[in-house]
Amino acid sequence: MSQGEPGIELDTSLGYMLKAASSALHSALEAVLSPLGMTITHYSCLELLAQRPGLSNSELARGAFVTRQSMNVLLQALERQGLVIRPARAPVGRALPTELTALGRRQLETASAAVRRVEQAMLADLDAGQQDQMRRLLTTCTAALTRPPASAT
Amino acid sequence: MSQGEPGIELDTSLGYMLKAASSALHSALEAVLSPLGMTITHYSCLELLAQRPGLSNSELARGAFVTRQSMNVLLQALERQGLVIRPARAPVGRALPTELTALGRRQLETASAAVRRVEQAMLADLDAGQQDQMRRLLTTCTAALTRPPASAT
DNA sequence: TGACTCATGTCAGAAGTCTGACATACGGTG
DNA sequence: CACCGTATGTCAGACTTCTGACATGAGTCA
Repeated sequence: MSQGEPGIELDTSLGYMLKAASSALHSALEAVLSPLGMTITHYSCLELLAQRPGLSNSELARGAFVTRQSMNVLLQALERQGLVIRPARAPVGRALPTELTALGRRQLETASAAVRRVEQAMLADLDAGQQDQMRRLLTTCTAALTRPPASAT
Repeated sequence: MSQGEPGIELDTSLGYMLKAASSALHSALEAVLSPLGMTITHYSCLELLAQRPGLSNSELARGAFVTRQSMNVLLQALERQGLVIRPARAPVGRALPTELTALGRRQLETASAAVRRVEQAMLADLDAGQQDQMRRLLTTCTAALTRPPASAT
């Protein structure tokens, strides 16, 4: 492999390592949530609503990193199951503020505990300082990627 | 929100921030790859083959973080398009060693340059030391998540 | 040798998410 | 006021990936 310039060194590529970590987290979450009959997006939606009651479909979608169309499908299912409620008419604009029901809150409790355990397992080998460092690094990367591509002028 | 213990503080949850960063990377990659007519998994497969020629379907799947069934679907398409080749019969066992064709290598070149630019943009605000720190942190997290759940004995 | 275990390749069906499209509601500007 | 751009909710169809299942080949061990 002493070629001129391989596209990206997989073993040291931070993009690849970020994907690897995220994938591992995804699998671990799926492993604990699927026995509860929930998907990760399903859980994310409930958790978002618990912390920020009244979020709209579009806001939930952004918070769970899916399109608003996908979130809409999910919300309709959650509504049918009685886990969330939305007003029939928008109080202002078109946004429908969503709320957790008691049943939704109860289902979230179990899931949230499981997710917390996964996160703690992930961070088991990092002290508080390292965790803080990681927060800063991830924030910086996310910001850099979100930032407009810097036109070539 | 002065409840006892909300499931997870979204703004400081490393799990959530990891997902956010990964999602931002995913979007940025999609933005540069889709004009080239490639998906991220499509690119990942080609990149893996460039660096590790002869990988089997299952090995590619693990490297691209998808199931071997998904990778199989993709490989058949790539084979039809003449980007990769696989022997008709396995030289040993069942594993079919896959190779990049000249066409595949050429397509990869363009994509790889674009991906490299995205990764550099992501890391624009981090010096070498911080990037190294980030590698260590991500590796530690991935290892902790992959590690067996530590039975409760 | 025969039985068992494990990894692999592949097919089929199901589930989740995405893109495209349309209608509605708010805000700014002529 | 009328127009336009933006944001939202929603429906429909397509795509990607997943889970489930089966058969093949290699290695281990009695």
